[in-house]
Amino acid sequence: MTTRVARVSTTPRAGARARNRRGEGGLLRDEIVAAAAVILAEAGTEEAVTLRAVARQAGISAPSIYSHFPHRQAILLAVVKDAFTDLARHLHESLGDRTEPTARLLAVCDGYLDFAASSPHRYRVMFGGVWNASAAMASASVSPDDVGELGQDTLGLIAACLRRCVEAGGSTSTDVEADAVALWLGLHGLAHQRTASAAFPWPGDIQQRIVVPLAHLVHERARRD
Amino acid sequence: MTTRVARVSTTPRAGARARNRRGEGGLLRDEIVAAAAVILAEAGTEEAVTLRAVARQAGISAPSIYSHFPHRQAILLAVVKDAFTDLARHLHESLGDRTEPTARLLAVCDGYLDFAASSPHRYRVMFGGVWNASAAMASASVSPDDVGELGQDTLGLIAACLRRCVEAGGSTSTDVEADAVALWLGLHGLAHQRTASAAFPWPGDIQQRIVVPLAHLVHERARRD
DNA sequence: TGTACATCAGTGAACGCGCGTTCACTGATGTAC
DNA sequence: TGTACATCAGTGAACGCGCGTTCACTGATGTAC
Repeated sequence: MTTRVARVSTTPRAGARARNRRGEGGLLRDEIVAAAAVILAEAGTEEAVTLRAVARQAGISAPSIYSHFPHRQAILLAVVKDAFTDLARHLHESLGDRTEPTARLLAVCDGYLDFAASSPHRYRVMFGGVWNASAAMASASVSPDDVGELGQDTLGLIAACLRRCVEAGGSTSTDVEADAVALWLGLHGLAHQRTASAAFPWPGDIQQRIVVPLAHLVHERARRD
Repeated sequence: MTTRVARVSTTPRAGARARNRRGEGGLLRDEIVAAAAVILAEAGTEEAVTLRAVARQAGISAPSIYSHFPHRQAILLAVVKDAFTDLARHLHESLGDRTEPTARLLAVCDGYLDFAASSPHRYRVMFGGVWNASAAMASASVSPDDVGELGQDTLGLIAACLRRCVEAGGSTSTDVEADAVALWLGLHGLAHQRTASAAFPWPGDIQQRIVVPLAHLVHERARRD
């Protein structure tokens, strides 16, 4: 008996996809990344995102991918980049039209944990070292540096929210930049570990127990507008 | 051109290993786990720990592994279990003969981060969801539950240290169990993310910035005996 | 003390598989004249 | 307006590879008599 998955047809599903029009070949790129994201979400491991599996999911032949990505790793890197963009957007949406500084900070933290919980496999890959592993290889489409920058966006947003708290007297932090890093790491620890062991009996207030001290919030029972 | 690694001889290195004596076949089990740990440390990814690679590293033939492990995943699970045991030992050693409660807590935190930094790849795999992925499969040698329990040991040690701090007035925590979880998650966030981006400009005092608030320590500049 | 034999610790060859990648190609579509 | 042609968006078949796993085996070693 083998652990391998049962053989699946290697050809695209019949009629799954109509060829793009001339000049619109680039559209396939997005479909490839989307297909990779689907596989990642369903299978849950980076290994499952093989070039051939992506092609099957996208309804194209495997070699077609090479028009858009130089190698397999580049697809994963693109997925991660997309994910960071999604995260930034999600965090901004989480803010809504809130204006009260502490409520804004808490909303961003909520949004962060929410993002990780709603697509746990993707979250793991974002911080799984993909861009480290492929740091040596030059990728035409997405460079590892791009990803690093995108992570900075999130950190910057947390720092900005924290700064407003300090200015409004909602936080006693004396070094916003450094405390933002600490807060982010706390959020990351919770988000990451929760994706691994959902069954663990997490204290019900674990989120506040991490956010409030790390952000040096003054009012533990902050208003949420 | 292929990304595959250059072909390596599939047979063990000549004379690399003498057969165990009768009745001592079990010794090979430990050698297999040790070989897997070496590959993990050197290659840095879980995928690199293939059954055949482990056999090569251990100087044995691939089928020999089946006398000791029912399948590939079981080897990885054994590596993770070993790693948790190592972690627990390392933390106890970090305590040394310290008696001052705050110093003990800080020493355990130091030890934790130290452990992760000294074998980053192994640390990643410990919390990488191996035992989730294989939760469904029954393994004769190591069950996923065993691993979960081992993680509890570490958490328990942190909680015990924190409790002594509270009793001695070194911490203002009012819920030691929950705050121990929060502290551990903070440590995990830092440890995990540091293994991924060593290049990131971490604030120099990031460790204290996480530990002190999460443990609700009273004296930020605690004595270290 | 000698010897037949069971047991144990492995080995070597083979299997079918899915993988990443290359190559020569095809057929639709827009464009120049 | 019609047609030859270049370009583009892909395809299909093939490659060599390392993988996990199975199977029948081998040779050393301890044990019973």
